[in-house]
Formats: sequence, C-alpha cells, structure tokens
Amino acid sequence: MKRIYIYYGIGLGILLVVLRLIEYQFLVRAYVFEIYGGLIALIFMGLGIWAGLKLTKRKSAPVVIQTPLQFDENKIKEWGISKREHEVLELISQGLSNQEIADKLFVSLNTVKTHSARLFEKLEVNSRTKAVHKAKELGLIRVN
Amino acid sequence: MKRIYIYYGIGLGILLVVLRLIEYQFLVRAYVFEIYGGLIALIFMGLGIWAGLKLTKRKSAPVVIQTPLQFDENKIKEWGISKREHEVLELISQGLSNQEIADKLFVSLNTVKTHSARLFEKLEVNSRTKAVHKAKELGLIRVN
DNA sequence: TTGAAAATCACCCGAAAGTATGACAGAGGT
DNA sequence: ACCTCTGTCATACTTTCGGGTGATTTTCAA
Repeated sequence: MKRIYIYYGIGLGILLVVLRLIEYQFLVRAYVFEIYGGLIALIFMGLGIWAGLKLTKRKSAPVVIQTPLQFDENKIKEWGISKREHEVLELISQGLSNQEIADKLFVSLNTVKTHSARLFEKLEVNSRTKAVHKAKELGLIRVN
Repeated sequence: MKRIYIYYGIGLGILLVVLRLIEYQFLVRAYVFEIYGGLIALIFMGLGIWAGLKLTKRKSAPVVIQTPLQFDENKIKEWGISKREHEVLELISQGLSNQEIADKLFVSLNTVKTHSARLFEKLEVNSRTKAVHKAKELGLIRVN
C-alpha cells in the first residue's frame, strides 16, 4: 500500500512538471539561464550517478593476506618492542581491558596505558583492535 | 550525524566563498555564465556520485568485505548472527573504529553501534577486542 | 496481506580508551 | 660518571565505546 502512495506521488509530480513546462513555454526566453543550469545539473547528476555505479562495481579484488605465523622473537626486536610491551600486547589480544591487564601484571592502570601508547606508536596504530590485527599479521603474537 | 552537518556546513561555506569571489572578480564577469555552469556541473556531479553510492550501498557494501570463506557459515547461524552483524564483526576484527565501519558500509555511526551492541550480546562479551577473540576461537571469522 | 526479523537511526550517559606531558628510578652500555 | 632505554606512575584532557531505550523502515516468508 505504501507503493501506491509512491506511485501516486510520482504521478502527481510528473503532472505538475508537465503543467509547468506548458506554462513556461511562453517564458522560455526569459529563463534561458535557469534552463541551461537545470539541464547541466541534470546531465551531470546522471553522469555522477553513472560514475558512482561504475566506481562501486569493481570492488571485488580479494585481498589475500597470508600470515600464518607463529610469533617470531626476532620480529619483536625488529619492531623495537620491549618485553613489557609485548606482554601487554598479548593480553590486549586476549580481549582484556586496561584495568584487567593492570591487575594481572600488578601495575597501575596508567602504566598499562603508557605501555600500550608506546606500543601503538611503534606499530603505527591508534587503537587496541588495530594493534592486535597488525601484530597478528606481523607475527608478533601467536594467532590464537 | 554531526559529521554530516560538518561536511555539509563546510561544503556550503566553500560554495559561498567561491560565489563571492566570482561575484567580485570583474575580470571574469564576462564568463559568469560559464563559471556558474561549471559549478553547477561539479556540484551535481558530486551529488550524483553520492547518490549513486547511496543507491547501490546494499549491493556494493557486502562486496567490500573480502572473506575467503574460511569461517563456518553454520556456526554463524547457530549463534544467531545476522549478515550485517557479521560484516560489522569482520570489520571490527580488522581494527576499524565504529566511525570507519559506518563510512565503509554507508550507514550512520548509530547503526554500527546498534549492530555491534547486538553482536556483543550474542557473543556474550562486552568489548570489541573480546568479541574478536571469541569470534576467532569459535571460527565465526577467518583468522587473518 | 500480515507479522516477525533485520536494518536503520537517534539520544543520553557513564566508562573505557587514547593523547600529551612530565617525572623518577634502575639497568646496562660507553 | 654519563647516557639511553625501560619500566613505573601521575595528571589532565579528548575521544571513542558500550549500554539502555525507543522508533521507523525494509525485507522476507508464511
């Protein structure tokens, strides 16, 4: 039933447009500018829609990230990650909150924040989830 | 929400400035017509692209997520996770923030929040990192 | 047609996370 | 002794998350 309303609306709209067109037939000369503008708008709108469709169509390039790594100790050093930072990283990857990590390591919440901040800096990320993702890609922590 | 307002405001502001500039440039007086036409063309082109993306969001969005199907589809159903929720889960596991996910899926931030909230409920977790950890354990998403 | 599930969006609020900066102590290398 | 790195802790501030609630629209199957 909603569709009926839509169709009805569309019908009315078309009718209005037609009436308007008839009305403007006498005034075409006076509104050349507007008409041109409208036409340009319509054409480029269509072009834009077409471009938008085109743009979204080929997004099926599968990304094959292959990193079935087992946690390489050398890589940790490579990335300049300290022992403590790595511990924090592991715990983060297990889904622990900063507070939980702090309790587990017997340090303050602020310390955990400092460690994770440095970690994020070294991994060039800005959130724990990104850190975990990248760390697993790089083989800095074991994947499950 | 706010973002949209901001972008819209910025866009309007830029447009106004541009129009002002045009207005005050006597040298280009002669080309006002062309410039206006060009501007209209550009604006509607952008609008068209946006509309095109918007219109095809449901078709294009799922394609963006390249899942080589290493996860168990039955398990997803087992846990009562909907398609959209699963998409969000995947993107979360890739370290994206809610805002980034919203942009990628062409939905609002609030929607992503709703999806993730339901997801957390179903997975019986209370944070994205825990969700990722559990989902990988359960084989709901591919491990890298 | 209708009814349920899914998807969408909004608002509020408190908690957690993240940023920036500074400080201090111990270990280890030069 | 001096310097650097690491680990520790703190304060203050901004941003993001997550929980709770309510609502409308779409979709899909019975």
